[in-house]
Amino acid sequence: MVVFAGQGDARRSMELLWGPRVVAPRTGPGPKPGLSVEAIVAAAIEIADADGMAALSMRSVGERLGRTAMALYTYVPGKTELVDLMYDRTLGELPSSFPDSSGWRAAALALADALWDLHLRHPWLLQVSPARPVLGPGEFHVQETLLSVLASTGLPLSRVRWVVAALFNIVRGSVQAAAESRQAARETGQSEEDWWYARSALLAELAPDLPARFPTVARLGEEGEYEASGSDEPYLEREARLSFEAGLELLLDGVEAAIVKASGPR
Amino acid sequence: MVVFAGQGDARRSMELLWGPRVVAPRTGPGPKPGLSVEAIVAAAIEIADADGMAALSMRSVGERLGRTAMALYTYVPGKTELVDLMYDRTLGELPSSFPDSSGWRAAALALADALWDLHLRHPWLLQVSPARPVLGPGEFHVQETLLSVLASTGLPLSRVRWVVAALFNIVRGSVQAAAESRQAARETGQSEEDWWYARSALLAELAPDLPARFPTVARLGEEGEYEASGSDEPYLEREARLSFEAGLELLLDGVEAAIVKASGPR
DNA sequence: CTTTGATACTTTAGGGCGTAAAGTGATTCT
DNA sequence: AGAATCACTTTACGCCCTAAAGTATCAAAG
Repeated sequence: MVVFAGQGDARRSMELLWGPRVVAPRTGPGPKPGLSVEAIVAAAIEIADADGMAALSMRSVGERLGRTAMALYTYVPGKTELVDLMYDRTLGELPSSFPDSSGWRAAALALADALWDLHLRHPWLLQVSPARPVLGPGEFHVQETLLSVLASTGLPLSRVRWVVAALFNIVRGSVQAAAESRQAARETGQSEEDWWYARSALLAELAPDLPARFPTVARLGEEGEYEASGSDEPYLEREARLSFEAGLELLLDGVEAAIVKASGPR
Repeated sequence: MVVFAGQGDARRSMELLWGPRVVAPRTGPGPKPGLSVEAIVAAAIEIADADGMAALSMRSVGERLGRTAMALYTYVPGKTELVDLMYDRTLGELPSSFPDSSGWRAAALALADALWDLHLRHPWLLQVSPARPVLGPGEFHVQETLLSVLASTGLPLSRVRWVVAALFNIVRGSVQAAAESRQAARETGQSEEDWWYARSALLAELAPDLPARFPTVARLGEEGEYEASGSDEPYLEREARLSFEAGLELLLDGVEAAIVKASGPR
């Protein structure tokens, strides 16, 4: 049986996304509400931040607020909508001011950095894959910030939009590796180094022909980047950060080339 | 209670990933196995391809093979490992030959295109977020292919690695939009255009101050890119493809700049 | 001052899920 | 013939989301 998302549902969730966040206390009969949509969303975000998306259930959110799971349904149509709200509210946290007084490149780097931070603070953002855009104020806020910062490159907006998409993808992709490594360490209790060590041993044992089958990968491994990090930071996390910085530089070099090409032949 | 992933579990899943795919028929007492790991993985992939990751359960896989859910546990330790196998086997489908006779750029584009196709054929790949790399032959195969194709830029491998990561992220990010839009259309039965139309109306009603709050986004919307596509292809999907191509060009321009910079001051 | 009706919240229940534990029956070796 | 082995099923438990019905609290109406 196919379930059609009724238009009423769509309206309800858009109202939740765009409606006033502080609702005037009800007048009329019946008990006063003890919760609010915002309180529920905040509790849900706390749970996801602390224990990951897997720990987020209607029960766990209700419990944190001293209610049953079903109490939440007074405020929110269902879990899907709750997650949409979490997602959009969190995106709204992105700072909006990235002055380009030091040039567009510095501003873009600062913005990318803020995006990175946001995702590391709320790693579950990456596990939320809204099948279609949520179209909430937070999502618009992020798009607006990205577009306006990169508009200062002077490129036409129709091209800036692709720069924005690429930058966003590079940030999300690289921060995902960092976030997931961190989460895995917390969930399994096994440090990343221990895991890596155990796996390498297994790999060498079960796939001894690895260097022959994957020569380039092997060559990369041999170049001994692994032990190079003397810091406490886990390997995969450092790796992810480096990938973020390097990927960004490449992309911005590409943007620079586009600017030159556009203004060059005057 | 914290569950430590025992080393035995790790060994078992690595054996499944790297072991022989056609097992010799057992000798000794007891009934002959009617299934195989590969048959189970193939069935699971078919389900995920057709109905998405949400439809994948031990029960559904068992049913497709004419067994109960529990029968699968004879072959596979659990659902996690099954998904890891699905993921790695599917990555192994990526073609490995991308001749650079027309230059590294053409090869890189062809490779990116193959990656795009692979992900569109198996959109659930993007929902599988292995908390840590699976380290199976398929994953190595993809890395090897990416690295060797981009090694033909002449850049040192330590830099090629970052190009690979960025390219991978751009492909995955943009194909995700396309895949999810497609899946949403199939699941809800609502075409993307209908959805978009309904949402725009709601948005205009519930957030009339949108152009003032998000001027750059609004400006982009006004430029009327929306109606431009006269084709049958849904808007979001076309958009995703354009984002893929444009992002790739930007990145490769950046790579070109890096090559020039490296070889320029001779 | 009581009745009515709206409404926040709880209880119960039903159908999913992954998987542990125990049971069944076919097969092969002793 | 008996024992051992092993593919597979049955049953059961605890989690999930949420529909439906019940309960308690309040404001306004009579």
